[in-house]
Amino acid sequence: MKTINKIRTRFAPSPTGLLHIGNVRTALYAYLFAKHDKGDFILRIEDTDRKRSEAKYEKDITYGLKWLGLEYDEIYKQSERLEIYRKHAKDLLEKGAAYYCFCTEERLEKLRRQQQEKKLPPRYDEHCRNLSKEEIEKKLKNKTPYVIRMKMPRNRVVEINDLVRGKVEFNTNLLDDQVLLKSDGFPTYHLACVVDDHLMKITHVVRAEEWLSSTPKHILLYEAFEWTPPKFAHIPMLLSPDRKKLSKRHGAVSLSDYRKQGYLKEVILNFMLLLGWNPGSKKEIFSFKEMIKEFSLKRVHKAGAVFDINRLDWFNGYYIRQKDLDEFANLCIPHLEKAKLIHKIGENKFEIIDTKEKVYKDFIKKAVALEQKRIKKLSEVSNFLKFFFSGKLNYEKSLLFWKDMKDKDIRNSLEISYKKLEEIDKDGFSAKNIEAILKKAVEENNLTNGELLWPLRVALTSSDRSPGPFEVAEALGKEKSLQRIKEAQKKIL
RNA sequence: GGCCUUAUCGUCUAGCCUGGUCUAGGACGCUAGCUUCUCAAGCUAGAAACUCGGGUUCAAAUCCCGAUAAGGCUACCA
Repeated sequence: MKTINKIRTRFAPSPTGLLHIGNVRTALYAYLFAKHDKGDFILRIEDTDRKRSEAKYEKDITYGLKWLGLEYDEIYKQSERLEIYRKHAKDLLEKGAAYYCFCTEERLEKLRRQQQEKKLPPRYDEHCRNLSKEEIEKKLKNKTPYVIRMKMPRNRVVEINDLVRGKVEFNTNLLDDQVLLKSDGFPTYHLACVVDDHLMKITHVVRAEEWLSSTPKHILLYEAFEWTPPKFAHIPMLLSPDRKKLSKRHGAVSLSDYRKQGYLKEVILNFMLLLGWNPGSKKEIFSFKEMIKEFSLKRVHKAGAVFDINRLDWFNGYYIRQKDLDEFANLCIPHLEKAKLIHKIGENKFEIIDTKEKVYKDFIKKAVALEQKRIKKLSEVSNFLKFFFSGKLNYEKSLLFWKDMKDKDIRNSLEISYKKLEEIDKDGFSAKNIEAILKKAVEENNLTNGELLWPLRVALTSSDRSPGPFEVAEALGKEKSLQRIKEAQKKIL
């Protein structure tokens, strides 16, 4: 019986910026594909660009993956493996599949310019491809800086059988003699990637479509090393609304941006999952387990997908509404703290910054419960709940007026609300009770709901858009509610 | 410019492989209505797409060819 190798995929970002949301999807697909078959998912930090790589970005990547729950089984860092790449570059030299190139960057740039002027495709002119042994030795002895280039085979067609795109062919005559080892001794992406994927026993390379054109070079490299290449799956690009590669000028592109705005990790995962893949059913909400179970490369799309923030927002609102209150409160608290509405002073104990009042988590829970079905992003709670954590409310008197009510109507309305709320004892001060009593008061006083409830709601929240007055009153508590009605009454005197 | 890829409602997509059941389905968004003290949420309804042109076939969103458009790559960046 044939033994099937354990599936091993990798995510190979370069730490040259914050973890990009497009890369998150690539990581997700690679992860899901591996875990679907109980395989391994490997993180490889591709920090071979010395100028642009930074440690803080590496941290952002590992933190981001951890936050999402995309745990990796192994982690590697290319800058710690330089000797391996150098050795393999030398191997290629010996096999005659690569050569030393002593061309200066100035020469290459000039060459490129000339080619562009003549409208020729810019590529290396193979100036050093056939240097004599003596010449090479002389230059090496003189310590002339060099790179190692791949000696691209000619007059051949390389065929790729991509798992999402099918058969793709490339003519090797169009391929540049790619630099494999840079003059600073660092490998280029092409070398490092091929060597590592082989050494790390990667079975499936899942990466973005932008790499499709480089794949023939990689296949040829495997061939030169006499290695079996892995399978490739090039997943479609993530696009901005203008259908260009998703970039910063279109808003947030890093995972940390979205995290800070209060998008849930489940939402990022679920939303990304559906950007280029579908289950073949009408199912749209996926738990992490379900994703792993149902994901397959077969159902990945070929066309690029526009990142639609509207849809993301809907998912986020939906998931927020599904959360139980305790968890929702825990998610909101950091945002309330960040907005300087509350301040943590102990386990489950907080201080309302504006009023210096000490409150417990239950109080915060009542507050955020008011907004749970109203917000799309966690960061919105702070704005929506400002009224709740404020000492004195600031709003125009005119806001209190419902339809064509007069001053005396408002006075009357607020007076009724005040009296009725005052009659309820503290223990019975629940939204349900309040509603029953106030609705009764509406009837008794021959009012409409709006006439009683609108002024009350504004008095409690200072806003023309807010949760309902019964819930707000309960959450605020009897004392505060009465106090706010009193404040409103003063405005009408 | 060259090479590669892609092409269904505004967006994500189902259907395409294995032509007929597609007067093209779902979701987001949008519009209207219900509910209603506001804003949401919820419910109901609606508008909204097979890029174009040829061919094959009794029959094409589905197969073939071409055009067009879009995207990617074309670095000692990944």
